[in-house]
Amino acid sequence: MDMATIADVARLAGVSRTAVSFAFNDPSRLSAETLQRVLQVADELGYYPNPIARSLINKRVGVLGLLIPQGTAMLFANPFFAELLGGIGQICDEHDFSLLLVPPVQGSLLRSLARAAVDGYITIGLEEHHPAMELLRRRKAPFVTLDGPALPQISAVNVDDFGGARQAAAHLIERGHREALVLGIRPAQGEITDGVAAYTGVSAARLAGYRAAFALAGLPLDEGRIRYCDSTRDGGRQALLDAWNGGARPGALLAMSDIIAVGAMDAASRLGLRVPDDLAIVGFDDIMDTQICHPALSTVHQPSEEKGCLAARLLIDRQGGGQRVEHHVLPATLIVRGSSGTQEG
Amino acid sequence: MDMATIADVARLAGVSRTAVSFAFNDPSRLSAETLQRVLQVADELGYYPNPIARSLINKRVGVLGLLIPQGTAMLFANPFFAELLGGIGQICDEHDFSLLLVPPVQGSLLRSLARAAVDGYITIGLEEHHPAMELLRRRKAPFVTLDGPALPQISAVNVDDFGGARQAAAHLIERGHREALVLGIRPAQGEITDGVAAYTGVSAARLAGYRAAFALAGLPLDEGRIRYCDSTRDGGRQALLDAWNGGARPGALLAMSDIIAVGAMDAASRLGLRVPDDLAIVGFDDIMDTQICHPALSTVHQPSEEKGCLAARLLIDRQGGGQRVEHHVLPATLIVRGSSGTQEG
DNA sequence: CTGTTAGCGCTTTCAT
DNA sequence: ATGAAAGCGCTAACAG
Repeated sequence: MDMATIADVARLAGVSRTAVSFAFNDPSRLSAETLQRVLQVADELGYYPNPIARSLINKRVGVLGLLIPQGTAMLFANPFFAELLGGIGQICDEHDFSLLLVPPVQGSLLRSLARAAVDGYITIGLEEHHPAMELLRRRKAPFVTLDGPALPQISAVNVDDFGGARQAAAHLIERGHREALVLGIRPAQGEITDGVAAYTGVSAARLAGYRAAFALAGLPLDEGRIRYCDSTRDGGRQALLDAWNGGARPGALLAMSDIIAVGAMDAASRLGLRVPDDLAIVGFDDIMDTQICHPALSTVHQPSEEKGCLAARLLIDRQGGGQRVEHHVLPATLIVRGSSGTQEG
Repeated sequence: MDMATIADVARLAGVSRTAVSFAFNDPSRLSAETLQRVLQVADELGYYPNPIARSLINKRVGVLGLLIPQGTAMLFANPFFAELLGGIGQICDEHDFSLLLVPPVQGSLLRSLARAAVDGYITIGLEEHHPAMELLRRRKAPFVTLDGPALPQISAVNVDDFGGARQAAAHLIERGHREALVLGIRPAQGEITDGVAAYTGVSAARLAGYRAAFALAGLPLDEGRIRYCDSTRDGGRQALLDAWNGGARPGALLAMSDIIAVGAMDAASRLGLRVPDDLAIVGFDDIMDTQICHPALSTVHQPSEEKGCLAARLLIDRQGGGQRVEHHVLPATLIVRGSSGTQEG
């Protein structure tokens, strides 16, 4: 990209670099003829002000960074993220921001952070003690956490994972199930220093919700019934298959994400299990696929797109000097469809 | 983001700016103690080299831009793109590139192009005479077209849209259908100057394929049976509903994308139509949902993820000075499932 | 091993 | 209305 520079245009147009700059940023300060000539030359050369040089001065790049610890592949393998990104993208479009996906570089989010030129970040599912989170705070970079911790000076957008999960489990219990296999979301690996804190955030909150419901009913939910997998279709499929091959014979399944549930439905049909009769399933997220699959998937609805919008808005508003810090916890509500039993209960 | 600068660190560490720079870029050139001291101070200040200033010199930002004329919303509303982006993202991860989504700004892709700091672009579904395409060429910016024209000096990745579509239509004809409603993909609006060229690219190629099959069978495919809509679930649903309300009573449906087909299946069930008996449907893309929905969707498989990988690789290789220009046309193959008739034919 | 110096391409006072 | 000149924060010869 051996682009012409401002100097080239200035020379060929017989004006100073200032004039060229004005032509693009404040045309009114140039005489009609000068403007015309400059633009003419610029056009011939295919010249356009170098955005990098420009940002160096403006201290603004018009880019919103999305910190995705799970990596790009996992991101696009889960439709939930598509909905989330849809919301974020919508606000970006409105405010003329571009979206930069920032996955770990060589397994390290820290490294990515060092290289990305953005005006601010939205972290997605980034845990409180992740090094990247700590760097962000130390740098005093503008950022908003999405599905993450509610930090003192940082806006956060979350959903009532605990409550939603509890409803899901309670629903199964109401339907007469006294046990369930839990298919959990394995957190992004990598830079978790504190092994103990590995299952925190969304994954932990949902598990706690399941636990609470079982506890309330005086039922156990032992560790052996909890399996973690990637939040992808393959992840869910494999997890159920593995559990089955390991001897598990669950009558009900609590999937921490819909895409896991969808994968599990695959596995179920492969195993000859009928949903919901042999295996009742409740997911989480309420992605579009829940209505397409057969039977339709019971799930916990969360306002994914709205979450994205909110987080993006919070971040972009903050640019304008708004120091308002808000911690949102959006509601999650159970939606009963066919996969958890007959509609009649 | 009032970050500390290199000068601050230099001052506090009692060294020159060069030393600080070396500490981050070529530590071996510093004595152990100096390095240690610099890093120490930098850490305290939360200092990190400003990526923008850095790129200004390196002439490299490590960012791959994705030009999306349809806008971000449409992008995430179609799972096909998720698969495509998954492929692109995979290669980006391997080469430590980030992905920047570049949708139109204020309805103009040109404006976006002016602002984005990237090392190169992948255009997605961008038509040959789109102003943005022309600017890219005039600027001699490195880019690769995906689902776009095969330009002389520019690598291109395409799929055999014509052949795939022809197979789809031929299949329907074989099944005994003598007519079909076509649900086409409405191209991104905006800066198409030449009204006549509006339906070119993927949309035109697939239509031509449908036409060819019908022509071969000596059947007509009149304009009145072609409707264009957004390539989203809502788009497909609405399109079939509109056609129906307009008096159309198709026995078969050719959807130019699977997500349109999925939407149409919604509409069909709402209209009390049974698929495939009352309405046979064949889609295009072979997204995951085709296997989830009921009945499973017959479609034309295209290697979406591979397309993404290939395009990204072509672009990134080109960075390294490789001037190899390649025009790829990947195969598209019909996959018959339940939505187009009994498996037995 | 460390510092001096000259830019990268652009914007922006401040003069003229 | 236009231009000269001083940076934005950083890197990389080139000296020492």
